[in-house]
Amino acid sequence: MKPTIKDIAAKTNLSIATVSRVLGHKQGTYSAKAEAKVLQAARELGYRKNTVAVELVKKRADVLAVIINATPTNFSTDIIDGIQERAGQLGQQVIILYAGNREAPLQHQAINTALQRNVSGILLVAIEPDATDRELLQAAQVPFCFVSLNLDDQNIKSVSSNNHDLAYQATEYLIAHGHTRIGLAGIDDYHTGRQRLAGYQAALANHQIMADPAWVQRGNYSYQAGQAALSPYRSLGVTAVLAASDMVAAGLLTAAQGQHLTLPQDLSIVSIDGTIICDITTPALTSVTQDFREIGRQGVNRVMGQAAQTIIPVTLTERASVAELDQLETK
Amino acid sequence: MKPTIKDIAAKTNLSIATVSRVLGHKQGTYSAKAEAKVLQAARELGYRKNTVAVELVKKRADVLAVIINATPTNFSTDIIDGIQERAGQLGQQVIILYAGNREAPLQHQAINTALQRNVSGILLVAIEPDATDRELLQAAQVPFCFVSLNLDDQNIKSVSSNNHDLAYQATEYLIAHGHTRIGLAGIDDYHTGRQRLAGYQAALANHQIMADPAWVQRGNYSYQAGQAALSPYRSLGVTAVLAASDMVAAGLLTAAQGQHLTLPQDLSIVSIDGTIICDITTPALTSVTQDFREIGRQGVNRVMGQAAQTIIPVTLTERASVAELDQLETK
DNA sequence: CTGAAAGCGCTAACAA
DNA sequence: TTGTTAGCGCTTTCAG
Repeated sequence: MKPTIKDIAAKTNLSIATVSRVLGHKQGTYSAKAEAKVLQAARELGYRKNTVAVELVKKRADVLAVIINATPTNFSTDIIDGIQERAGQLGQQVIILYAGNREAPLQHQAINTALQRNVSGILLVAIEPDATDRELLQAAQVPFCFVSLNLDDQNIKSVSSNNHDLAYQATEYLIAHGHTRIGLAGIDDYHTGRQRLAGYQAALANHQIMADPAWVQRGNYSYQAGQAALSPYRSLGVTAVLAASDMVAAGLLTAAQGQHLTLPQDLSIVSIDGTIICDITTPALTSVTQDFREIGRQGVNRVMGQAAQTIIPVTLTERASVAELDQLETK
Repeated sequence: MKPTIKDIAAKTNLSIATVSRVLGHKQGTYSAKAEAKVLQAARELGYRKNTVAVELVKKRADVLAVIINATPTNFSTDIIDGIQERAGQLGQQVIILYAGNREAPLQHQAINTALQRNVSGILLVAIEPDATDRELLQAAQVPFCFVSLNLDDQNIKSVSSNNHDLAYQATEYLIAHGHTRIGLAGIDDYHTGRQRLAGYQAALANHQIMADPAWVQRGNYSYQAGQAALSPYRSLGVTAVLAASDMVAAGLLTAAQGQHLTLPQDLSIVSIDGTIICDITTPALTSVTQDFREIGRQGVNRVMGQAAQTIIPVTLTERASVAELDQLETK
C-alpha cells in the first residue's frame, strides 16, 4: 500500500540500491539522470521514507529524547526552545517524553522508551532520578545529560545554574537591603533544594545571622507550596523570603495579600527563575533569573559530547518585591 | 554488543521463534519451562527489546504523536496530562513533537516526522494548519485530530471548547454586570479567533449594543498582546474587556496598573482559559474556564476512533476582576 | 509446544 | 555509475 523504494525502483527501472542512494543524497554515487527519474517517481507515488527501517539498519536514530515531567513550575518551554534550536543545528530530531508528576513508574517507562529506540542521546529535564533510573541509564550505551538539575557527581553530565550561588546571591541581596530574618520557601529535599539551601545558609553565615530552622519551609516548587509557606512565617517575624521558584513566590504573594499584608513593605520576596510570572504579579517579583534557553542549548552540546559539565550564569533582575528595611520597623 | 533474541536463543538452546513468543507474551504458545528459561536469560543478558525492529515488522507503532507549538499561552501541560492519561489506558505511548512558534517549516517537519514513523495517530494541539499541513495529513493513512482548535469542517476530527459559546457567555456575563462598552482583546485572525469574535458579537447584538470595531484588538493570545491592547481602549470609553487568553488578561491587567488604573473599578476583565494565572494576578481574574484535561482525554478517544467530533463544556469561574457597573459612573 | 524460514523497508559492502 | 546481495532484530506463517 504505502510505496517503498521497491516501487520506485520498478517504476524507474533502476535497482533499489540506486534509489536508496539518491534518496539518501549519497552525492557522487549516481547520475543526474537517475536522480531526476527517482525524484520524480517518488513525487508521483507520494513516497515517504520509512524512518523506522532506516533506523533499524543503521542501528542509530538521529533523535534526541527529552524526558520531562509536569513540574509545577513553568520554565520548561524555554529549555525546550533551547534544546530544539541546538538540536536542529546538529541535525537531530527531538522527541519529548513525558514522565508525569515525579511518578517513578512513568519515569522508568520514559527512559525505557528512549532506550528501546536507540536514540542518540537523552536529556532529562528537571528529573530527579531514582536508583532504577540511574541503573537503566548507566547500563545503556547512550549518552545522557541532566538538565536544570545537578547531581553533585562530576562524572554525570549535567547542565544547570549554580544553585548554591543562585541562592547565595539572592540572600545577599536581601541582606544588603537590610533584612536579617529571611525565609527560604518551597525547596524540595533533593539535589536542587539542598544546593539552594546550602547557598542560603552560607550567605546568612557570612553575615553572622543565626538562622532559625523554621525559616526554611519545604515544598515542591509549586504555587500551593508558596501559599502554605506564608502562615508559618508570620509568627516568626520573617521580613523577607527567598522563594524557590516563581510559582512559590506567586503563592506566597497571593497568600500574603489574602491576609491583607502590603507588599513589599510587610514582606519582601525574591524569586528564583525569572519567568514571565514575575511580571504578572503585583508587585512584580524581583528574581534571580536563570537562562533557561541557554541551559537547553548547552544540554544538547553536552549530550552530543561537545562541552564539559556546564554551569550557566544567572542574573539578578530587580523588580518591585523587595523593600529597603532601614527606614522600616521590623515587626 | 547489545543482546538480541538471538543471544537469548543461543543461551537457552531454544529457537528465536520461541524466544520471540515468550517475550511477546503470546500466551499458550510456549511452555512454562521455556518461559522461565527465556526470562532468566533475558535478565542475565540485560536484554531490552528493540522497538524499532518490532515496529518495522509489525508495520505499526503503538505511538501517538502529539504536535504542539510554543504557544504564548500556558495551557498545554494540562492537555498533555489528559492525553497521557487516556493514551496509557489504551496502551499507546506518547511522543511529543515540537513545532516552534507557528513556524510553517517546523510544523511540516513535525508532521513528517510523525508520519515517517507510522504512528497510530496524530494529535495537533492548538495548531493552525496551513495548506501543506492539511495535504500531508490527508494524504497519509493516519488518523489525526485537532485539539483545542476547531476547523469548522465537520469532516475533520477535532476536540475543543465551543469558542462561540465561550465568548458569548463571557460577554453576556459582562453585560449582566452593567457593561455596554466591551472590548475583545488578543484574538488571532484564524479559526479560534474568528469563532470567539462571532460569539462576542452575537452577545452584543443580542442586547442591541452597537459595537465599535475598534473594540476588537487582535493579537496572538500573548502577554504582550494584552499589554498592547490597553491604550487603544482608554480613549474608547471601554469599561470591560474580554481577554482572549489568561496571558492576554494578565498583560492587560499589568498595563492598566502601570497606568494607575484601579481594577476592576476602572476596567473589568474576563479572561478565557482559567489556568493558574487567574489566581496569581491582583485582582484575581474572572474567567471562562476550559477543561483542558478533558480536551486532552477526548482528543485521544477521537483519534483512536472512539468518539465523534467533540465539544467540551466550559464553566464560568467568578473571581475578582469584574465590577458591577450599576453604581459606578462610566468614565 | 517448537523450529525453520520468509520477510518488514532500507543501507552498505562488493561486484560488475 | 549501477546492480546484487546480505543483513538490521524482530514477528509470523507453516510444518513438525
